[in-house]
Amino acid sequence: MSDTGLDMAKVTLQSVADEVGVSRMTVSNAFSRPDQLSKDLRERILATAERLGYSGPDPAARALARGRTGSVGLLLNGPLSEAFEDDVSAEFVAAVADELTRRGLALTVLTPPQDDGFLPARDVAVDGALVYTCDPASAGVAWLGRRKLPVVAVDQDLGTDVTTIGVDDLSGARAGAQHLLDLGHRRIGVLALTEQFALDPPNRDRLLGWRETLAGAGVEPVVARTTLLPRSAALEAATELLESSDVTAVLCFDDVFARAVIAAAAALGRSVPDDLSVVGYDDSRVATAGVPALTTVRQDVTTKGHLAAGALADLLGGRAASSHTLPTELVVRDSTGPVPTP
Amino acid sequence: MSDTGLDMAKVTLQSVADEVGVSRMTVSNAFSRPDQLSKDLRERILATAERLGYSGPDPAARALARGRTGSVGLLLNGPLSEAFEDDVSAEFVAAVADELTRRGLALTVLTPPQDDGFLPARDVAVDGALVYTCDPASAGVAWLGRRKLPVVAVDQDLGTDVTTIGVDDLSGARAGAQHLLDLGHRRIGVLALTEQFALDPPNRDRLLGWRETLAGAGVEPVVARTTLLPRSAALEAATELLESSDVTAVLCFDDVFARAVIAAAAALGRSVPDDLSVVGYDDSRVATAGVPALTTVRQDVTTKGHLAAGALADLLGGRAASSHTLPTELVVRDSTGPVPTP
DNA sequence: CTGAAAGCGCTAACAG
DNA sequence: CTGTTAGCGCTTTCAG
Repeated sequence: MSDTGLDMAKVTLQSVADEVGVSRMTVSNAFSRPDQLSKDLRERILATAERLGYSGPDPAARALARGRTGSVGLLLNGPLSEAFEDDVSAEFVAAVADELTRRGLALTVLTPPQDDGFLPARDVAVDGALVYTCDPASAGVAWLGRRKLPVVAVDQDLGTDVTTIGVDDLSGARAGAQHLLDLGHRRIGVLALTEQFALDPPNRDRLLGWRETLAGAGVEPVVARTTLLPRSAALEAATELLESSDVTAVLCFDDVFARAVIAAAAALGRSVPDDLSVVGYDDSRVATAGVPALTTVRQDVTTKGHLAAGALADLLGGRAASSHTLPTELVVRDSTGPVPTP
Repeated sequence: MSDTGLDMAKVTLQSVADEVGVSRMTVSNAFSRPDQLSKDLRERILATAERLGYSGPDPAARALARGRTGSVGLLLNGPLSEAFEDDVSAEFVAAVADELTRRGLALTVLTPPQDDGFLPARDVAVDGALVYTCDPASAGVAWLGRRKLPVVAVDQDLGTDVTTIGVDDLSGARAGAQHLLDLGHRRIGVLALTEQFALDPPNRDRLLGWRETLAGAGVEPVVARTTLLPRSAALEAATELLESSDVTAVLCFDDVFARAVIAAAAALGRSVPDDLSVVGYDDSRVATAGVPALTTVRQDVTTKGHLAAGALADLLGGRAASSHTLPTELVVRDSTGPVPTP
């Protein structure tokens, strides 16, 4: 509807240059380096471009010529549902995107390949990538390496030469476990992710932290494992844990699992924190959204996202980027209490 | 660590060709059109490429030569936090990304510009875009049009010539309102989005549907308005609504608002559904995650995402794409009941 | 099945 | 301030 006519021949920098009667380079400068030409000429060029329906330098061509695409990848492994439908991941992604935009970069989601020939981590043009919730041995990570793209790892161990943004889950987990010990609990269960995540830093470190601290008091936890999806899995695992053991407290991989434990307890006629204490992790929205409010270990996901995006942007800008380990903090609320006296 | 040596001169199709002793084109074919050369030669080429550390055709160069980047944009307006931290949006994005991957496309988030020169909708290389939760008059939408990119609108009115995937919110809202009327309610409140979203199809149609149906029974609703963020806003608005009126039921823009109304009611000593009936919208996770389970209007967000991504992929593939209006369904649970008898 | 020619649309670098 | 010279790395014809 808004075509100037039938000149559907693609409008390029050259067409505009010809029309104005200057060289292609001058038009390029008019768009990309305003200070390189007289204000007057620039306006004349811009006006002509507008009239011709030229929408600015073609991003793909510019990417090739400049060697930068202006967008960075976010490499994810599991199904996207896991990444986007989980509050914590979603908050992370939002923070990343926010910070990237601020730095003049867009975010491209590098999904795990689903069929034959298309492998995002290999085939999509990006300047660098954030590696999040990925199996470090995955094909995606390998491709990024082959492409020699700048990479920032988040909650991942990709090697000491890779800038890494992580969380001090070891301390966080220890604090949670110590809290239960302090309350007198000695029969303690933990609800972690399945063995498949044995090497995933968050799962690994939380488990390790719990175990270390409990071991210090001579306590061997009852370990139950489950998955993020389907959501019903956690409830089942929690029910099974409560039915098959006599734990008085449970340490959970995240707040969602903690809610599942509370729900399972309720279904079994046990109330939290009177009959059972439950500790979550993350201090996500669900921690305070329900009753009782969760005792949990807080991590600052938004800062994690900002730092990760910022580090990658620094790398792309040729600046140095340093790794960070963010602190955690135990937040005591209403889901934990003294060990029940029988 | 894995460099073959000091040959840091960039490895290109040409280097590989030279090394193998064939033309550049043959190497290109080895990667992009396996059936165009002998299996034997192909393997020799691939092996040499591997040895040289060649990671396949450069995506940016390929994008320019082919005229396709292999990634599509998702244009969002508000802060990303709104898009990613809301269950419904997150589910939509996950569904979109899943379907796109299946079709051999990646997803690039086109965020609203935050500063000076960088305008994702104008500057990022994509083959097409999905327009979601955007002001139709926004600069982003205009740029996509200028670039003549194929576009699919989701829950938006971008004109009849734009493929649109939407939801029959009018019917959904009517069903919710009728449900309350059937239960005998006559003093009814509605909690919608602020005037800023007056033209946003979901907000507009839900409001319209409620009004129409209530008007049919001579009921004029008490209208309260609030925003998605900060989350506390809805609670305040709900409290205000309940305190300043004597409604016996509230129709809400979404399930999150419904939960806020229930929380506000509880704080005022009113229980749901005995003293107050509440109808949500979306049938999202929070609808069934809390107590009482919400009576709500269900929409299939995942299908919406699949359809939108599929339609855009079709457009990019030169196929026709048709618009769809997805149905809604009233789901009656425990947050609504007969009008209380004083 | 393989190769040569001709760009895709733009931008660095430097010359005028 | 403006224009020239060279590509960025790949793919599309179309010949051989």
